[in-house]
Amino acid sequence: MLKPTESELAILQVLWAMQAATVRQVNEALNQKREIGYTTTLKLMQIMYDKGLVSRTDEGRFHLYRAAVDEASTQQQLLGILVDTAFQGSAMKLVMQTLGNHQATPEELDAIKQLIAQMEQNP
Amino acid sequence: MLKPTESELAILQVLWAMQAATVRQVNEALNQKREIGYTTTLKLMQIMYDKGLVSRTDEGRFHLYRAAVDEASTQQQLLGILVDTAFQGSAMKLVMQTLGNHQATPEELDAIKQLIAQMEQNP
DNA sequence: CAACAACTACGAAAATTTTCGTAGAAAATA
DNA sequence: TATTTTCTACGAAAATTTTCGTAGTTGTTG
Repeated sequence: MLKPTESELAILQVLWAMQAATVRQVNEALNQKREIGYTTTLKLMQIMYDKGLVSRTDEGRFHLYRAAVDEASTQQQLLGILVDTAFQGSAMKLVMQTLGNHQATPEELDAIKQLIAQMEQNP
Repeated sequence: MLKPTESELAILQVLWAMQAATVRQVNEALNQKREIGYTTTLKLMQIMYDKGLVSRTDEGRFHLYRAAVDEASTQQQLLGILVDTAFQGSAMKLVMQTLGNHQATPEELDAIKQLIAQMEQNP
């Protein structure tokens, strides 16, 4: 599976959040963060379509796009790359760093504890 | 602080592991993974020097390079970006994903539990 | 001391990614 | 129906990153 570029990832995020969206909707979402021309977004989404990162249906006048790669596996892919390129292969170093540097609610900590308990059960 | 490119990150990793190194040493380390010309590495390290990502001392005939940005803060920076661009801002989602997808030794799990216990004490 | 090897500096080509202008078709509106 | 708006397609410019060749310097070696 091909690694999405930064802009492609930004578009995927919009699609993951919205299920399906037109180029205009995606462009508007991207413009919340930073100004970007309509045809720029269009072109990117066409490229992503060619690469198979998104699918689309022809709704008469316009195209309706959906993410063709799923969120969890893309996250996993990017995590793997980051672990390799910045954490010398140690996923646990990454986990420790993240826990140390971000605020977590008690609920989140509980969820993690539960996950760890599960992992200790299944070897 | 400027985000290092992928190649720059690869060089930083070598420097973090070796403390100090010449261009040749870095190039040899990079060549373990993938063939890359000597002057390519040299040029990259010169660019990194201009950007302030590495420092160097003149050892007469050659230069001795060191990382000028530290490993932990670079990791934190990259994690922050990944959390933003792929985990919709939720660091804990990232932690859960990672825990779920990577094998962890009992010792590592203990370390994490300890860290969580600490976090629960200090609010 | 002449040939060779090991460096640095640097320009510029190549590759990749991002950006947008223009053209043309189809629908909405005046 | 003429005009304007809204869309897609697409080429190509611009920006960024990666790659390497060439030149020049200074040691090393036969």
